[in-house]
Amino acid sequence: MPSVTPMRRQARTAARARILAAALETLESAGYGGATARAIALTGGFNQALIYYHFESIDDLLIAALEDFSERRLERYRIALRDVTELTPLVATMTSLYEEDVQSGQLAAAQEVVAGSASSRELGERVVSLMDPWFAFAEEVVQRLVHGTLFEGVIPPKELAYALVALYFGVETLTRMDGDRGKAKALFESGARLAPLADLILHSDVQFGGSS
Amino acid sequence: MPSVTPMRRQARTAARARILAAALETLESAGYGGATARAIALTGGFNQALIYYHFESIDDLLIAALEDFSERRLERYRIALRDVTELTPLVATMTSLYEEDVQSGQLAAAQEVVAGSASSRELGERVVSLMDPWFAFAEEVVQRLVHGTLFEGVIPPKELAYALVALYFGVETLTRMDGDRGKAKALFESGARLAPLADLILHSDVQFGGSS
Amino acid sequence: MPSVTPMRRQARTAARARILAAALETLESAGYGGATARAIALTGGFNQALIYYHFESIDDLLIAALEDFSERRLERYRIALRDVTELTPLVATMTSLYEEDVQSGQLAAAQEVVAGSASSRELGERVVSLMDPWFAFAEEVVQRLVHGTLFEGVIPPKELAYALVALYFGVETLTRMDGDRGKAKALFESGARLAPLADLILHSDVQFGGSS
Amino acid sequence: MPSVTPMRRQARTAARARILAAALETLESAGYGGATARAIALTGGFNQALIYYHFESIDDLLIAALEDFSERRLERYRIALRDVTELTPLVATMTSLYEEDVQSGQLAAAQEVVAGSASSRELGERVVSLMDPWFAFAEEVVQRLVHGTLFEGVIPPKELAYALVALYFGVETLTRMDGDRGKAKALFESGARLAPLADLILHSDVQFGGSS
DNA sequence: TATGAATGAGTTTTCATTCAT
DNA sequence: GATGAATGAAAACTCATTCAT
Repeated sequence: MPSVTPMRRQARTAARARILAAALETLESAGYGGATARAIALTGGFNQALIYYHFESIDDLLIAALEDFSERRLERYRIALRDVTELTPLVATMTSLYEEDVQSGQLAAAQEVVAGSASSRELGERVVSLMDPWFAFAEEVVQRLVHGTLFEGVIPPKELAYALVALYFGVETLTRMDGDRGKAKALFESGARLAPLADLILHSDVQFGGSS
Repeated sequence: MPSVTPMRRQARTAARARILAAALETLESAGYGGATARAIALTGGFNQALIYYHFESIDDLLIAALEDFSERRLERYRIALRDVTELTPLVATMTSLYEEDVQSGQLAAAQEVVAGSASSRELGERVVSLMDPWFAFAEEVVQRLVHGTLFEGVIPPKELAYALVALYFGVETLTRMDGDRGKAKALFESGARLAPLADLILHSDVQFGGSS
Repeated sequence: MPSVTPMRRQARTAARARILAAALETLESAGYGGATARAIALTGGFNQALIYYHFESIDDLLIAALEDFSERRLERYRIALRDVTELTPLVATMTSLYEEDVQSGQLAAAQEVVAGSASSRELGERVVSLMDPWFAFAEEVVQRLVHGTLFEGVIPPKELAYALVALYFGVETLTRMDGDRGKAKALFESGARLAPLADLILHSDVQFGGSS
Repeated sequence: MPSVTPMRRQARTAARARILAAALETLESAGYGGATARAIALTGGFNQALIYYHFESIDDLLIAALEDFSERRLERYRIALRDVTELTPLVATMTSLYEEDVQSGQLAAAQEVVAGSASSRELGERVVSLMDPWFAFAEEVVQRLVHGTLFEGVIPPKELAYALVALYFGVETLTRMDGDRGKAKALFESGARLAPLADLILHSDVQFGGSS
């Protein structure tokens, strides 16, 4: 696009951003099923047709919104967990990251797209491809945690990473369904309580005596 | 029980069962978004209107299908795990139960409804209420596992039960999305490998020496 | 039907009556639009299919209900107004007849069919044919009233009869629509107040003087 | 008024007008029961969905059509009867106004909506609210007629106005049903014949002598 | 860039009616 | 007489998408 001046490009980006924001807001308030072209346009205060000027389809828009969110958050998570090597600070940081997610409402929005991806095989595939960096990131964190401990070599980092992401997903799914974040919070609190003990086990010389 | 109450009798009508089966089959092959009245009727070889003769609405039908599945499976899980008190047999049994679920294809169907419940607040609420017995069941199993061990009183059974159900859900969600059960299987295998070690820790006298 | 014994015939009649009653009740509570086969069957506590055993179609049933009502009421009106020759008792008797109609709720039901006959040309025609005896009856009453008065020969009885029936209809239509019988009652009361004056004019020697 | 408010402008959009016209035409030819989205779209030569772009629902469209008609006609009636103070010209003018109504076919269309309002409580209420200006107008005309006559103070204008509107309605209902305007015309003719006599009575000094 | 108008295909649902028992 | 099950047709309405401007 050689004929597009920087100013124009910027305007285009701004318009896209406006639509993305409207999409996330609509997802949050109306769910995947309610995130229709009409609803998104109403939320954003623009015409339905504008969506198709900037995006190929509604699904395309929703994916783009999810991508946007996923990338922003992954970056944030990466930075926040950069130097974490023990469970206790991990749980503490994860808790506050999760709270950020909850506050913004965008996690709920993203979750709607994930859930809604059930409707379309193509949507599902594109959502999946967004997950890969998260698996990789989780694996990296896991490796940092077990590195140099007795459990290195015992715990399979890939599988644990997968389990952690799945757990996070499951918690979000359940939360979205019953609309109550209480159980998720209780889980984080239990995690915080148990983490020091786990760290102790992780970094200690353990002697297993027979239980009989 | 030769005499069945009228309500139950109606619920067991062959016609109802036929429709439920068609609904599950359609969910499995076409997803929640594709489980329309037309598609279900086509699958089952009956008229769309018949659905409304036996069920209040499509959502009502899908929920009924999910309920049916949930109850059948919970019963099965209860029996299979009745006498399990250690992690190793737990993981082994869970693995084969999960494989049953996968084989039948009905878990995938059920998962579609769960995911689809994103579309409708009411559907979501009804799905949630189906979860409660599973939470209770998981808690009971957890309590059985930690009972009499060093970790009794340390591990909060409610939260762990919640985490386990959430994990199961998350795994299913991810599996549904990428259509690949490989990662889930790898997770089960890792679980099987680690379970004996965990049991050892669980039932041993542990001595924590300082690591420095 | 030679093979139908009297007992059977009676039973058949009783069943028909049950359905007719259910139809009138449903019309009253749900209106023409709500008087579906399902609704009538529910009201009467019988199966939808039974309607088709006794009547050709729903419209047929509704017409039969209207016919039934129309005949019963016409008979009642005939008897009540048999000896009336003056306006004052006419209005008085009409008022109480109208109140009977209102009390029973069946006038409202009948009115629903009349209004609903807009939906079907055939229904409309059959409703119209029910009106003829009422026109004839009204004409007869009008003639009785003007007979021997100064206005005999001046007032066209057919047209006045038509106007009176139309008025009655119009009042019922308006009443059905706004659900308020107050205006209709006020009209009857004004009629009662004016009737003696009208009778006076009707039966007097009138002298018209110039108005200047 | 060169500048029109946005709401009014929308209401006057050519597209809206096209749909309203198609609705009236369909009502006239097919009745309320036949005025389905499909039929109206076919009549107007546009897509069914267009109706929902411009109107909330079919009922909304039909009411709008009725409103439109009611307002136009009331305006016309007001102007035509502006200076009428006697029965004779009133009947004459009413006759030609009625003929206009009949010619255009729109009265029949409007009547269909009125009759059809039996199907829906909400529709009924909205139709009723359209009647109020007509009651007020009729009352005003009645008052003009009796003003300064012997009957001023005797005749209750509100009730008479109500009766006249009801009569008009009833006549229309009956006409719609039997599809024959003959009786209505005969009524108007009788009215025309009797009006001069009524005017004479109205504006004369009357002497009532006993008839015995 | 942006929009109002328009559309085709699809949705859920309801209805009158029929049929086998 | 009566009923449960079943159906074809049609209803209202919604959606993603396109097009002319």
